[in-house]
Amino acid sequence: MVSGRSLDVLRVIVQDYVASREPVGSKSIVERHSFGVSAATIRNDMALLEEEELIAAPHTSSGRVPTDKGYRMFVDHLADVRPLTAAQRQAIDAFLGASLDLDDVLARTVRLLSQLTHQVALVQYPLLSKSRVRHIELVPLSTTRLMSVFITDTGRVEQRILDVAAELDDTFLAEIRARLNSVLGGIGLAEAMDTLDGFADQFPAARQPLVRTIASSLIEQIGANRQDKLVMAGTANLVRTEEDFSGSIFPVLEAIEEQVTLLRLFGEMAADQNGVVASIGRENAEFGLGEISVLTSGYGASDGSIARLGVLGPLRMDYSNNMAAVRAVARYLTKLLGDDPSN
Amino acid sequence: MVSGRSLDVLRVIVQDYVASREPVGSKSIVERHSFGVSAATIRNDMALLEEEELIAAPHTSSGRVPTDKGYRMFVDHLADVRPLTAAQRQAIDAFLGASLDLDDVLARTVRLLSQLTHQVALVQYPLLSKSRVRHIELVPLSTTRLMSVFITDTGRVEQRILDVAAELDDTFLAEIRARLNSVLGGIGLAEAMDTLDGFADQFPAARQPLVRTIASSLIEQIGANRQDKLVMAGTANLVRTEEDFSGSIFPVLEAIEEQVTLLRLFGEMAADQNGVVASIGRENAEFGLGEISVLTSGYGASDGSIARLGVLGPLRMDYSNNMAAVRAVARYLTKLLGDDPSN
DNA sequence: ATTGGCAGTCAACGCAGGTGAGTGCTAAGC
DNA sequence: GCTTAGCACTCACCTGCGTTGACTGCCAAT
Repeated sequence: MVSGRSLDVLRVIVQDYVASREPVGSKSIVERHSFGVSAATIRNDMALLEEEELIAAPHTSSGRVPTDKGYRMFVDHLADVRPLTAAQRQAIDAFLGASLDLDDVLARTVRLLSQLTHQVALVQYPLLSKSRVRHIELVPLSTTRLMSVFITDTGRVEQRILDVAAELDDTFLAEIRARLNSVLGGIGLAEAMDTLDGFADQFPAARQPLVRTIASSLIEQIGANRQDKLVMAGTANLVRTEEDFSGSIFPVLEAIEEQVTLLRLFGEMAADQNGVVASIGRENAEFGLGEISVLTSGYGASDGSIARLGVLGPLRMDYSNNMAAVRAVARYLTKLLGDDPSN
Repeated sequence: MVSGRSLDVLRVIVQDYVASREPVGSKSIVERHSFGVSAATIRNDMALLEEEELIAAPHTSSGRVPTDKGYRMFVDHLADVRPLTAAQRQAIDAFLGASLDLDDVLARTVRLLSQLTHQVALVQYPLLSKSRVRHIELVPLSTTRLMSVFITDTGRVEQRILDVAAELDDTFLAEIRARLNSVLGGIGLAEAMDTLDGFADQFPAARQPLVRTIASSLIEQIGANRQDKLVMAGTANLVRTEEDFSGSIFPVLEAIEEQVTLLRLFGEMAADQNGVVASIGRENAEFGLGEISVLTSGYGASDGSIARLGVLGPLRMDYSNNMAAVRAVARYLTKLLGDDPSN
C-alpha cells in the first residue's frame, strides 16, 4: 500500500499542480518542499502512486498530474479544510445586510460564494417537498379576478392570478381564506394538495363551483412550483479556467443553463453526511459532466436538509479553500434562515 | 460615393463572411454570386469600399472583412429583415402555453429568443418607473409580523416581510389597506412614494406609529425594487462564438453577469425608433463592450415603452435573422401582456 | 467603365534539428 | 530494505526555413 510519505507526495503534487497548472516532476518537489530525501526517492514514491492510479503522466517523460482518484484521495484524507482568511470572513460580514426577501438573500449568497471560490456557484431554492404551508392569501383584484399568494415556512412566496366565473363576495372570500389557512396551515405540500382536492365539499352546494375553481388553481400552483429552482453566479469563471478542460466547455455551460441536470446531480449528492460533499470528475460521468468537480453542502437546518448549495469547477481547483467556503456559506445561510424562520 | 453595385458587393461580403467566418476575396464573390462582371471589377469596387472604411483587410493579400461601419451600413440599408421561417413561427407558437406569472413569461421569452437567434438573449423587467400601483395587500403572518405585497400594472409582484412593534388589529389593518389602495391605486411609483411619506398623518395620533412603520417599509420596498432587473439566457452561445472575439470573452461575460452595464446600455438605446435598434461594435465602446453587437426592441405597449428586450453577440452575427426574431418576439410579448393587462 | 494579365505580399503549413525537463533502471551505500 | 547517485532514453516544445496558395494592386488594352 501507499506509505505515509507517498501520501505526502501526493498532497504536494495536488497542491503544486493546482497552483501552477504544470505537471510536477520529482525534482521540483524536492526543491519546493523539504522532504529531506532525494529526487530519486520521490520518484520511487511516485511510481507507487502511479501504480495505484492516483497520478498519471500526460505523456512519457513529463511530470505527473493527479487523476480523478488522486483528487478523491486528496479530498478525503489529505486536504486541510483551513478556516477562511480574514479577508474572506470580512466579505461574508459585509454581505450581512440581511434582506427580508428570500430571492434577494439567495441572489446575494450565490454571488458571495462565487466570489469566495472564483468558481461557478449554485444555490438551490428550498425544496418545496420539504416545505410546509405557512399562509395562503386571496387578494381580490377586480370583480372576477383574484390573486392567490402562497407562502411556505422556508420563505418561498408564489403568486398567481386567476379568473373566476362568479362575482366575488368579500365576506365569503374571507371565509374561504380563513378555512384554507386553518386546514392547510403547517402541513406538508403533498398533503396540502390532497386536502385541497376535497376542500370544496364542506361548503354549501351553491358555493362549491367558486371554491372548486380556487382550490384547483391552488393545486396547480403548488404543483407547478414543484419543480426545483436553482440560482447561479460566476459562469464567467468557467471561461477563465477554460484551459483546464480537454475539450470545449460548451456542453458544461449548456448543462448549467439547463439546470435540470444539475438538480439531478444535487439530488444524488444529498444522501451523504452533513458536511461538504464532493463529486469529482468521472463520478459525474452519468450526467455528461465527467470533467468537472462539484462541492456541495446542505443548508437550512441542523441536518442540512432544506436544500443544497455549492460550487462547480474544473477538476483542478483549490479544494481546501473551496470546501471551506462552501461550508462557511452554508452555515451562514442556515443561521440567517434559522434566526428568522419566516424568510 | 459608393455606387449601387458597390453596395451590393458590401452586402454579399457581409453575408458570406457571416456564413463562413473567412475573409472574402474578389474571386469567391464572382464564383458564388452572379454579378455578371469579372473579379477585377469587383476588386475596383472593393477598393472603393475600403476607402470608405466599410471593409478592411486583416492582413495584406487576404480577403476583406466588414468593419463596424460596414456592418452599420448593412444593418441600416442592406439587410432584408426577412420574416421568420415556418420552424421559427412554430417555436413561438409552441411556446404559447401562456402562464399567469410574469417571472415565468419572461423566463420563457428569454429562452425562446436565445434559441431563435443562437445568441445571448436579454429581457428587461417592466420598468418600475413606468409602472403604476395596481394593488397593495397587507397580510398578517403573526401578531407582530406582516407581509406587504405590492403589485404593479405591469405585472410585477414584490413581497416583503416586516415586524411591527404593536399588536396587529385586523379591522384596523383592513382600514389601512383600504385607504392605501384608494390613495395609491393607479398612480405612478414616484408619486406613490411621495404620497406614502405623509400617509400616516391622516390617522389618529395613537395609531400613527404603526402606520408610519408600514408606510416607511413600503417606501423602502418600492425604492429597493427601483433598480431594474434583467433576465438572460444562452450565455453558452457566447462561448460557441468565441473565435469571433479577438481577445478573451471573459470581460464580456463579466459585464453580462454584472447586469448594471447592460442596463445602462439598454437605457441608452431606448431613445430611438419603435422598431429594432442596433448598437454595433465600437458604438458600445463606452461600456467596455467594443467587440459586440446588441439588437434590442421595446416591448409592452404600442410605443414599446415598458421595457426592452434583445440579443447580444459577436459583430459577426446574422443580423437579418436576429433582427427579425427580436422584432417578432417583442411583438409577441407585447400582445401577450396586452391581452391580459394584469400580468 | 471594364477586363485580362502579371508581379508582389504574406499567413499558413510542414519539416528538420536542437533543447531540456523528467523518467526508469541499475548498482552501490547506509 | 530503504535510499541515493549516475546515466541512458524519451518526447513535447521551440525555432528556423522553404514551399504553397490565396489575394491584391496596378497597368495596359478593350
